[in-house]
Amino acid sequence: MNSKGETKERIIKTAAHLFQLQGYHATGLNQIIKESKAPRGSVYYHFPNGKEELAIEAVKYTGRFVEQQIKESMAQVLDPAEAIQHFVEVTSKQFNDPETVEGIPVGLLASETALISEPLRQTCVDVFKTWANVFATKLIQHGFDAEEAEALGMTINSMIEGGIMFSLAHKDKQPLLLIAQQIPLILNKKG
Amino acid sequence: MNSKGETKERIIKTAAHLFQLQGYHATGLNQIIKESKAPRGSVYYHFPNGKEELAIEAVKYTGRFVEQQIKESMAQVLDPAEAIQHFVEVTSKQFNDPETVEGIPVGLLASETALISEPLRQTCVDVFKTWANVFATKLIQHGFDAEEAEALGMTINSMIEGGIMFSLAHKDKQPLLLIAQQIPLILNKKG
DNA sequence: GTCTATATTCTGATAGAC
DNA sequence: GTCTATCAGAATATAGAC
Repeated sequence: MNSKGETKERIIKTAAHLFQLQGYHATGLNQIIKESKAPRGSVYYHFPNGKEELAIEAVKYTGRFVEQQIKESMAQVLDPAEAIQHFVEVTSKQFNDPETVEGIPVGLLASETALISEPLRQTCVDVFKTWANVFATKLIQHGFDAEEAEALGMTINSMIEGGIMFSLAHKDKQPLLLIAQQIPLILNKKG
Repeated sequence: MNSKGETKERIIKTAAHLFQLQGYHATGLNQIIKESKAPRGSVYYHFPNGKEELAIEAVKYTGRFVEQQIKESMAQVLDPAEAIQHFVEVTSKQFNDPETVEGIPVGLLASETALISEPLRQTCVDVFKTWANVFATKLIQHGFDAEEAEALGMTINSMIEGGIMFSLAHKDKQPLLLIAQQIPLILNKKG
């Protein structure tokens, strides 16, 4: 029916959504099939290696989506600390309506699968690195030296992932926002 | 055979270890039974509500264990920033040998189960609050006002959980240690 | 309290028609 | 590319003897 990759993309988007919300192991292929309205056969046609391959594609998809969101925030706001805050605010809005979650980072999935799938683990690490680099680039443009910027990029990433975890656990976006407010403090050296 | 709660405690310790390492859904009761060498019937005798109840007890156990570790670090080192660093170093040592993991915090389990079990979610939130309070108490003793200390306690918690997630994903304790090095920066206002 | 056998449901995955 | 029927195994949970 779909000569292009329409079905494939719908499967990936649905999987990405569910993996971020529920995690890897809690999300069954049955649920992905049901919610994406894709036939069972199509899933294994597009992803011959099954759930693992689908998860890798889902992580890459989320990686690109969030990378774009970070870049937009970095471009829209001059000050690095304020730009990061802006990104966190955009992300936190998704907690209002879990139905629409599309770009909550991938820490949960990364933690779950680090010990059981090396290719999936590596994909998550690559995605984290991409995001951290976007933060670091912004910092370097504003006078931080490269080494410091790299460490801070990773720290910012980690704080945001930690904040997301807290907000998931509390079912409230406030913890993430509160934590994000502390980010300017770690950028006070230069700036 | 064990008239006291020896078997029960062994089940809880094994479950806590496995849940922290692999997460909630990836850890089956069969594995807990096998590794704890407890009979299947004993698990359901001690935890009539099954896996969920066992997980709640495991989270509480980890909560007490880590609370004690945090308190020890806070007592041993005068400066708050250095005391927190000390705790992180103790925690990070567990990444050297996953066999011995006993007190890596519970962010993974909290994220996985927040949407499927309200009592388990609440238990995780309570544990987080306990840890944050220990940090906050230390900060208050060193001149921070209560409101600020509370926000910082949560932020520190979140940075550590985020760092643990990163270290799990990287299979390396370095990310956690690197992130912990940034903690003094957010305490620079007073102190 | 301990232990085993079993029930039930769900999982990821496959086969083969269309 | 799409779709359905079905598999083998694992999951949680239960029953009932000891």
